[in-house]
Amino acid sequence: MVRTKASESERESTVGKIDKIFQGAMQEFLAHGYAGASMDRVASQAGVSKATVYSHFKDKEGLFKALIHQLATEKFQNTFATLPLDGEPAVVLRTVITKALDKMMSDTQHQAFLRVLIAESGRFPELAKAWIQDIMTPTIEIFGEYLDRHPELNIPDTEATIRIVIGSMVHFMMTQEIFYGKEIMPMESDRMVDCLMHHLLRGMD
Amino acid sequence: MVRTKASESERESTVGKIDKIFQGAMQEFLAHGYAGASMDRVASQAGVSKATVYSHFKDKEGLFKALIHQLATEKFQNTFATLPLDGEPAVVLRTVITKALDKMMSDTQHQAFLRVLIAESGRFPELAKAWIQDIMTPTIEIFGEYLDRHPELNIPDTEATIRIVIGSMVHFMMTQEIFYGKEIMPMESDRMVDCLMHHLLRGMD
DNA sequence: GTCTATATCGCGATAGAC
DNA sequence: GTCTATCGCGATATAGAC
Repeated sequence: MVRTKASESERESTVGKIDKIFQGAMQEFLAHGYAGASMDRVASQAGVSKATVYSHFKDKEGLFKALIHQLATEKFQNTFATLPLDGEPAVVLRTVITKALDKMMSDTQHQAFLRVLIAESGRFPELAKAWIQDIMTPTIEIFGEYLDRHPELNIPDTEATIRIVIGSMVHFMMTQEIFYGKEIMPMESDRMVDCLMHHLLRGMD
Repeated sequence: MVRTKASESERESTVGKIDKIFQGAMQEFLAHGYAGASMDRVASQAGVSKATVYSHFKDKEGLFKALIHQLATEKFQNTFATLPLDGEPAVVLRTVITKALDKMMSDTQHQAFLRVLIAESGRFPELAKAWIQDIMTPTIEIFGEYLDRHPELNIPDTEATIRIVIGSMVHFMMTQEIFYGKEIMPMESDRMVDCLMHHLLRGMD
């Protein structure tokens, strides 16, 4: 008989501990960055000893890379890609953009993840490249195929257009949330959405 | 007689040393972030002893805040604001956007500065807010006044439009340079500029 | 497989000579 | 004002018992 859940009893299975280590590592690395994170605190927050952490991961670098890889593939890839993409562009595009932006603006873990990814892109170029390769490229592709399927929009350069849409949204999230711009130069998300729609539907007159 | 330049002789003036400390701190903090930076290396790269560093700055935090403040106000504020803003929109806007984007894409120090500012925005919220207050807000203001002076552009929401332009450029720089996207999904800057111009001139038909 | 205890090192910050 | 030498702490990583 195989134990199915970690919370089943006092004793923990091995995979349960690994999961707890990931949870502790997430809290620690997303809060303090790579250099600022402490392996003591990772172990403490995971509820295991430090030696146990090092028995499952080679060193701090190994744990960090494994964590970022897991978060990128399992948690934070679904900002655009999982949204429904069929129907009339004027309504579908607005729905997709609104939902994606709302999610970005409210998901503080996603924000912390991006912050750490940017911060450590110099020390860990592979992680940055993996984000481009596995997250950004497919998102642009899926979005681009939709736009190409709707030539009535008369978009001259679909890829540049998508980059403008995504870039505007990411930068808006950064200024308002990460840089605390909402306290200094507040602005409703709807205005960004309206302005982006205005751009996307430009050729339909 | 007052010594005018630091390189004048072997002995250094006090202000010369402070300047060297700032140079060392810039190299160190922009390369390793706040937590990853070492005060020993700051002193070493500045060519002074660690005690000298601490005689001019209270502690690591004080040096970091002073550095970021100096860089923000003296070095990296002039991406948009110093460009000439008068003349026919179709040519002026293209010139300004092209020059600003080229500068962002080639200035690796500016990129490192933004990376550190994002990374430490959680630990040092005042620095992030100062960036918004002293750099972003005036930029939007100046750009916005120009757009408002040209109602023939028929822009429905000038501030949202400016945020889209700036956000697209910053995000393009981040993906291509900081995330190494130029190696994986290369794209000419001109295509972004063309697409943004297409958006800005939308209402002039 | 997991723990406690420890080795070793580099860090931020300072004391005291000059 | 600047230096050398050092203190005390917390960091990563491991040894060895169970």
